[in-house]
Amino acid sequence: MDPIDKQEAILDAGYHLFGMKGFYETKMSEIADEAGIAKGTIYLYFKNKEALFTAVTRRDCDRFLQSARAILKDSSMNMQDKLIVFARNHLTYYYERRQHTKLFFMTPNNDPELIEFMKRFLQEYMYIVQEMLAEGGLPDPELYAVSYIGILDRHKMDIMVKPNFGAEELEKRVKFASNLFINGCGKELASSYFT
Amino acid sequence: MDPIDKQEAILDAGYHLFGMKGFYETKMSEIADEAGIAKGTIYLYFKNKEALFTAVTRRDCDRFLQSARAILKDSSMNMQDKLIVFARNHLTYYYERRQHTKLFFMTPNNDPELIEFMKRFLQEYMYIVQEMLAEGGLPDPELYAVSYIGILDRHKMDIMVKPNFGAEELEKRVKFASNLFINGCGKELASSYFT
Amino acid sequence: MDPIDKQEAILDAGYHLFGMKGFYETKMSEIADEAGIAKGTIYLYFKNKEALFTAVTRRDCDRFLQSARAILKDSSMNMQDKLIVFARNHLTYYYERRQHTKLFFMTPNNDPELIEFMKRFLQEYMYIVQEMLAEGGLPDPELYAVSYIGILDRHKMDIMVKPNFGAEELEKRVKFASNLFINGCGKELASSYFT
Amino acid sequence: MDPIDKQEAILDAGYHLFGMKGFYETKMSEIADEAGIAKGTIYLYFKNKEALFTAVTRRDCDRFLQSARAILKDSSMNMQDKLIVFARNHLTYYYERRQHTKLFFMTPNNDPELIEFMKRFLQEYMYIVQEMLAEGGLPDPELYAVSYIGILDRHKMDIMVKPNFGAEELEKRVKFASNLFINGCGKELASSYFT
DNA sequence: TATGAATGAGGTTTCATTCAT
DNA sequence: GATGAATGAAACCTCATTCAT
Repeated sequence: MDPIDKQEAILDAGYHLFGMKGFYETKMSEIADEAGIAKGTIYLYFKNKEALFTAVTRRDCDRFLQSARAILKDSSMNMQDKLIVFARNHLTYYYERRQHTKLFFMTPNNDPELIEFMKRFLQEYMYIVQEMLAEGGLPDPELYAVSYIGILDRHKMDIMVKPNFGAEELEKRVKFASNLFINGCGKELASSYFT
Repeated sequence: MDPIDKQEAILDAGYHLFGMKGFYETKMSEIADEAGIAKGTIYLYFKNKEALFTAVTRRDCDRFLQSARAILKDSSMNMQDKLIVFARNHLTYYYERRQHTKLFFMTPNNDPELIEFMKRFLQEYMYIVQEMLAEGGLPDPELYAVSYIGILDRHKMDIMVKPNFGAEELEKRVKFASNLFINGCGKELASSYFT
Repeated sequence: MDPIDKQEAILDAGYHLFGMKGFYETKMSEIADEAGIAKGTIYLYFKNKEALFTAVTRRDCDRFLQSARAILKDSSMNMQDKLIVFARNHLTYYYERRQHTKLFFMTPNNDPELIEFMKRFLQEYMYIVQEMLAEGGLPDPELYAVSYIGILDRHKMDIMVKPNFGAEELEKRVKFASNLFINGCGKELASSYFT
Repeated sequence: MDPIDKQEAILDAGYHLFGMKGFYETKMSEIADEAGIAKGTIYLYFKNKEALFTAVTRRDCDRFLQSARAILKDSSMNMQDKLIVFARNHLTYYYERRQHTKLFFMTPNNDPELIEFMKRFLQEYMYIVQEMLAEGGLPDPELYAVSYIGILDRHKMDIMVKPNFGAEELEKRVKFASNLFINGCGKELASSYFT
């Protein structure tokens, strides 16, 4: 097997197993088995278990960032459309990974490199939204960006937790989130206030 | 020592260490040391490590829920005030626990009892917001509730990650979050759009 | 409760549990529970777990020896009858205890006092048979005694192992064992040899 | 070291230590030390302590059964000779193992696989004697077989308990046991009765 | 480069025993 | 005498990592 392919096989297996069972409950031997190689071989490609986990996470997060950047750069959309597409991308990404939730929650506890990476990733993702919003001239774009991601992330939770969360529900949430972000709930609230 | 006190001492030590280092990186012997008792004594109060973690989590979450419920029931405030007080309560809670973030992220991976509890906790917390909003007659109060919690939770992340996040910054976020939730960012966006 | 009664209650519980599950698989706390007393109380009556086991064994073995001695001393029987009654006593004793076999097999491994006691018990029991046989003027009565006990003990194994070993089967073995001991199997063998 | 050799080394060490001190008083680390390997290595060859004990027992019992079967199949001997050779084999076997008595008495209490194996072993051994006797046309060969084994087993006890039991004493017992089994003690008894 | 047998540190849990009340 | 909460030694077993082949 090509060394690149072998590395990919290990990352694939790591993604699958870490994602299903979490870092601590996944054994290196299981990853080797699933990748179809010997245990020792993993150590030719990754320094240790933490490094493998970080690599798995990095690969996944990088893809995620790229998909988000593509939206930002697309000049054919106006702000509102971008927000919708961005939301759809965000939720779809996790929707497709809903069987691998442990990758985001059950991570090694004390690996500085991973912590550093995750910090940068969150920031990077936030920058993308921030820039998108800054184009619209929003003051405090950082706080807005953080908030929008927060809304989406919480709907993501429902995807991961609710067993029969489907594609239509996802689309409903996309519309809901972007609409709330732009218009707030004040009008609905106000109208009912006075009846 | 009173048995109740001893149980509390164990929970305190567990809260501190699990919160600092996460479930897997915390040893029962460390908890015993910090609680000032013998290792075996923990097992008189908790069946095993998972049960202790669950108890620690439960105690903390229950307090959190109570504080949130108190806001809901306070009839002296209007909706907007409630949203602000709720946001302040949420962020302050995590602000005070910013040294113990691992309690929320680094949990045991496969304990069904804990998973069940966390699910119920998240739902319970969502219900509180939902009811608060339902009083205002919002349609789809669940989606609004989820979204508001999402906004707050993401700002919470900044509290946990940014080393010099202070009390004023917290208050700023409180105002920002509640305002965004009610009014959206559309007006700011619109006004700048046309300049 | 009378101290004597309490001691008996502990011995009874020990006999039951050690006999059912063996020395190592029986917990002192279980014995205390079954005896209806506190764990610590056992140590007022017995130095430690081994001593309790030894006491349980001793009590049981002493009763056994007494029943055997009674047969020896009974002058109303001839040798053959004594052998039969002795065999019946032996098998009946274990038959009644067939739920408590672990008392004889699963004993503590390295307690010198128990080892010494068991040695003496076996010898004592052997002496009784030896004397019985010596009255009949047998040469080498020790070897005969050992052999007779051996026959009975192996039939005892069947009692303990075979789930539906009943009273009639027991009586059959009694007759069989004593008859074999006196007459051997040579005649049966011989007769068939020549047919 | 060859894997087979390593497995044998573990079995040898297990045989020695289990036999000297019994199952519960033997530590896995001691077995590893004696086998000259690391603790964890044992678990590559045996699932757990019980499985190792069972394997040790099985190996020993199998050899024993083979030696007994060889006698049964030897057509050059008549019945009486076979009984003598069988007795010698039985006692010699335990004579050679007189330092390892705990293997037969101090076994794990609740391992179903071991219990099942021992049951089958006892039965198998009994069958061999039974067939041997059945060739002579004895009725009830099972009871006779059980009895003969019982006689031998009790003499075995003396081997294990008496420190200066030697080879001549063993041979004396062999002759004694086979003779008693064939002829009984009735004649000696009778003759002395009337003198 | 690839292997997988071997390692051994390390953690959870049990339970006989103690001793303050 | 009686209690039972507390102790802490001790042992099994796991699994990330190494290294001879």
